[in-house]
Amino acid sequence: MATIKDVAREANVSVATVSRVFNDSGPVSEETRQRIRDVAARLRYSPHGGARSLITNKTHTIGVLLPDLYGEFFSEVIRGMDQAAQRHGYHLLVSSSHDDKTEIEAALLAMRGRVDGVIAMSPHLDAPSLVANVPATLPVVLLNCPVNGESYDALTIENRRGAYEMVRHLAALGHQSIAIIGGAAGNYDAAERLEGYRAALKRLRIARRDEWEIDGDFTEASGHRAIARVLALDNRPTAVFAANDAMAIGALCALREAGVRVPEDIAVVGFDDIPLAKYMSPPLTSVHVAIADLGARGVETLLHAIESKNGHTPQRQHLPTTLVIRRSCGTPAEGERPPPKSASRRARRPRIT
Amino acid sequence: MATIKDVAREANVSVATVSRVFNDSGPVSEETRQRIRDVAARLRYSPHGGARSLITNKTHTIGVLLPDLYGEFFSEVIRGMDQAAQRHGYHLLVSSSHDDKTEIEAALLAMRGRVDGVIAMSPHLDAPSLVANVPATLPVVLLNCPVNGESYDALTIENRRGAYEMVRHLAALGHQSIAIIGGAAGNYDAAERLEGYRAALKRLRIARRDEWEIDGDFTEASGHRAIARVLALDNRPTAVFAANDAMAIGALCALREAGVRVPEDIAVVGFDDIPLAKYMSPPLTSVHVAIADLGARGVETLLHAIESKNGHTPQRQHLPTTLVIRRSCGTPAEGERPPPKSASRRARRPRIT
DNA sequence: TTGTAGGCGTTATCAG
DNA sequence: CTGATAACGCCTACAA
Repeated sequence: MATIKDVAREANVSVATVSRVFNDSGPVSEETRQRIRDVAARLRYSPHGGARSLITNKTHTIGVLLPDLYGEFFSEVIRGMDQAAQRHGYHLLVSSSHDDKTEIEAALLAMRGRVDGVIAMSPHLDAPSLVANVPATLPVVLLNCPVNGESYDALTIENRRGAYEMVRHLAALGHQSIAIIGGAAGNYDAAERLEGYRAALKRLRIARRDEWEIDGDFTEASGHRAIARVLALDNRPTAVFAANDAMAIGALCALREAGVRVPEDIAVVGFDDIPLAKYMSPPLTSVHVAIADLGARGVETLLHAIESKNGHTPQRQHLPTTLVIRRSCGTPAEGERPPPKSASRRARRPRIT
Repeated sequence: MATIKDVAREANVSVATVSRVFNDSGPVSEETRQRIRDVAARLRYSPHGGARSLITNKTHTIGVLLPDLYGEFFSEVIRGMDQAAQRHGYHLLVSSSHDDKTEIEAALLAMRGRVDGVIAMSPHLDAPSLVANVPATLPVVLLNCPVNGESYDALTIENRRGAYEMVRHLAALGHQSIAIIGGAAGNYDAAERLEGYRAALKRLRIARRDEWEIDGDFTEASGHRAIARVLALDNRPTAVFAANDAMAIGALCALREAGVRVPEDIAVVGFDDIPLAKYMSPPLTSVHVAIADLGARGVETLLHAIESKNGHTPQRQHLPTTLVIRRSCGTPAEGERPPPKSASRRARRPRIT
């Protein structure tokens, strides 16, 4: 590959001048500028990003660490991040499918010198292990991570409140026996949603039963399996709350196979409100989460931290959730039909605490 | 951040020795090795990837250029890439949502010096524009791109054959009026699937009608809209072939709302066989594509090209598709039920032409 | 077994 | 306006 030196030699100037042309830094006579551009084009020269960032100390890249995510949640969060990054001239160095802690720490180390900041999403990632593995100067934003008063920027979804309100809605519809299909063990979101469920039951004085808390792992298949367990129960619940939409969809499928009608015989609701939810049969009632927005806002927050190196006080942002009532919960949803384009995607400003 | 010099000074050795320790290159006495490790740990030193790659001329990163992809297709292809990359100690520099040519060319340039190779997926990316923008020495793999005898590695899906066989299956079931909901205009996969559809009609001597070729854009919403058009037709088709599953799902929803039964009144089939397809109501017949495999194989191919810099002869690989018959096409699918885990995901070896 | 010195491709700081 | 030259952080002969 042609380097800046080749261009300089070929154009009879110094490398400094070539550099100035490519960075619009400092004055260059129009004549030489043109000559340099020509030579560069002829030699197919383009600046070497790595070398450049070595001296500028800016990579214009942000590292993204993700767990093994499922389906549309994954694509939405990445899409949000990428678009926000692109808007600001940044790139994404992605490393996903990290399910254990050492893996993610290794990835974190490998990013040293390649990124200007990191945005990490991991239920297993606690502040102490971050502190131990991340250069103190590297800005970090935590997504959906358990944070406890540590000094990192953190974004979380209002899982607990979302679950709480969903249960309240079901109760308002008359349901007194509500089962939950939980998310992956050890998953932060899953734990919070479960807590919200339990809190609501307690508050509303609805019976809680161990056999109504069924394990899942956020996949459709696990939702499908969970229904087998539900149907085998003596005291069958009248409503099933899946901790995400994928499991709710698996559940819908299993119930249909079993000849159980939704919502007449049993209500089913989900969490996340993925784009597909409204196309289900029946359309799925869910807790809406602005997933792409979560990613975008994560990036924005990180960039803010990067730009204001000096004294940036870490923030904790909670993205609000909203109930989206469709037919699967039994509420007659008048006028509810798949809109041509998601109108409900519009972001509300998050509460910042 | 601590540099190699800091460590060297603190440990009373030269930078060369520290380097040897961190690269297992050359002999170092056990004693000093330990001392260096200790100091490095204390100083939280980790090698600066950028600087390292400047001299080794290896970034251990591969650039990924993607168009604006939808839903599960996106997440699956990235997952496949990431896992393959990780297996080989590589990272992914992702840049997505590129819908026009200049955008993608800019992204390509920006990757200069940051990646060891590029894997690009774009209907708009033709070989000439690649040649003009990519340093000749940078290995490139094209995914689902129109290639015509150029000298790049290329991977494509057997879109035409997949569509052809789907139509043949529908015909075998007795359908003589088959509509298609096409993919995004200008999209390569979409065009190929349409061709396969037309070729099959011709071959099977089934009537083709302009009003049976309805525009879509690969989104659920467009599939939903398309059905409105279908239902308004005088001569309503008995089967609808959506060019991807998302549109098929939108179509299923619209038909249900209209009170049209699937498959009794009209058959619906899709393309891609996304994980959700089997959970639809009715379970969706589709053309299975090993999406994650496409990504993984793309990475493997690229790494192969990278490793064998000298004389690597570009290959053209076609990933085969398979018909997955479920209930939405009207075939009584005995024994078909959502398996706990996708058995059909196993990859078949692609034909290499 | 260890150290010295040159260089990877750029940008930044000075002089001219 | 332009040109030397010193960094940036690291690796790698070559020498000791």
